[in-house]
Amino acid sequence: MSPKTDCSPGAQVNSEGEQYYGVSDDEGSASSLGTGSLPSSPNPSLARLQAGGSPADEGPSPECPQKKQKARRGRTKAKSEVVLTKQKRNRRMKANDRERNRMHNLNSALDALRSVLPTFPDDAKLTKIETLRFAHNYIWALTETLRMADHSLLSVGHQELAREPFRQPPTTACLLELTSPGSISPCEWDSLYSPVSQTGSLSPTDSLEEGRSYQAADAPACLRHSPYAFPEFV
DNA sequence: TAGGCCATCTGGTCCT
DNA sequence: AGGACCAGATGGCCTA
Repeated sequence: MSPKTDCSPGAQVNSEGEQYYGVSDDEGSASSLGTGSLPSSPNPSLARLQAGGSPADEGPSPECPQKKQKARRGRTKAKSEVVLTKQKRNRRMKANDRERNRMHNLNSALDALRSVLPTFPDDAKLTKIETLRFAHNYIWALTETLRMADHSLLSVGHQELAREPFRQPPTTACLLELTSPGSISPCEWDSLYSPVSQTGSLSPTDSLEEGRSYQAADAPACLRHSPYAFPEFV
């Protein structure tokens, strides 16, 4: 989506190509590889491929017959360099593909996370950072709610029930109900959404150090025994 | 138009 | 050696 110009890092690839082109013809190849006039491709990698062209296709310039001997020697040297550069470019393209897939997977996971977070219908899609912060605060709120529920059960005298750990993980619907806006003050609920809620009253802050201060011992039993529990709760 | 968000490329580093 | 992960750079798109 973002066609690179020749000032971008992508130009380095081209310049690498220019180097081994230069074995037989330094200046001519340099001018023949300009990327400015190339049509932009919707796929940057494709655009770069087009811009880089195929070095082996062009071959040495025959414009100077007096340098045939030199050129031949250069060609043999250039051939190995062509192979090396081709391998290099191939590795780079594969790495780019892997990186693209990796980021797509990351985005998919982020979408999955968004899908389990409660949002109001008219809410715009949470940004990545908002999603992470909201999830962090939301989890904290759920945990706190369950802890309070546990505590209230104990205090009411249902020790029998409270001693029994949940056999089933808490369903999302259950947790949503427990933490519905009705059960949390509007101010606190808002802070769940707020990207700047690390300083809010509900969240223990976004700082990892302070976040980790909420240890397994503080977690409600249902989370400690849930397969969905955090690693630190297991 | 500036700023935020995002996708992609790239080179470096670490791990297997 | 090759893959995973990461951070920086870059450019496009969108919105206030």
